[in-house]
Amino acid sequence: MREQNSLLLRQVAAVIEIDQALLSKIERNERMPTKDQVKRIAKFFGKDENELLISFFSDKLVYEVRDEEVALKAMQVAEKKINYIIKNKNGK
Amino acid sequence: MREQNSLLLRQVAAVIEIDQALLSKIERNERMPTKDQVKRIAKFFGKDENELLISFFSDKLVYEVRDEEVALKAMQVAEKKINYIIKNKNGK
DNA sequence: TACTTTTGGACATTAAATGTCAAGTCAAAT
DNA sequence: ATTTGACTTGACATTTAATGTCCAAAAGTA
Repeated sequence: MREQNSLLLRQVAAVIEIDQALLSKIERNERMPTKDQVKRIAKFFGKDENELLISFFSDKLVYEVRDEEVALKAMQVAEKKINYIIKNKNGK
Repeated sequence: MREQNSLLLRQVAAVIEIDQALLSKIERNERMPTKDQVKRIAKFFGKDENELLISFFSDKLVYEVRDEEVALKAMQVAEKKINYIIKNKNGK
């Protein structure tokens, strides 16, 4: 997104208030951004916040079970659990 | 599982090599065990290791996105990513 | 009551992630 | 060839979060 807008690391980093070295690493997936940083990035580029957050959190989830044999099954079970939680969120 | 076998915290904790206060908390979901502890627990009770690991990791995944609006969508996207990773694991 | 088991909470320890800085690489420009 | 600007790399510092420990309080039981 930054390159598409012909912006410099320095420029984006300044506005988003991230060290430019860190931003560089985030761009190349060497570091994970924080949730707040993701929000600021979304805002800065006029992107939908939720869209980026989904991308962000899904990356974190994948990272959590990277190189685990049971990764996929765990993910499927987790999804069911989330569904269950959402279902019972209201009525106590 | 411990109570079904009429065992005391002390007894299980000793074999598994966990502080019994910690084990108590793990039982009541106040603390997360480590992966190794899960393995030892499975072994101790003669349970299938993968089964417990799946339960363990799915809990961790859920925990990661607890009280996030986008939790479910993130989980679904994560699952797709895992599928993609598994698919391309061999070739290249 | 006396004894045992379990739990609660404060604190210590460890581990992992984020943040920072300075030096390094590379390409373009002159 | 040297300088300049953009980006990257790596070591290190800082922060954050989770795990582990200890001991006292609570709850249960004879």
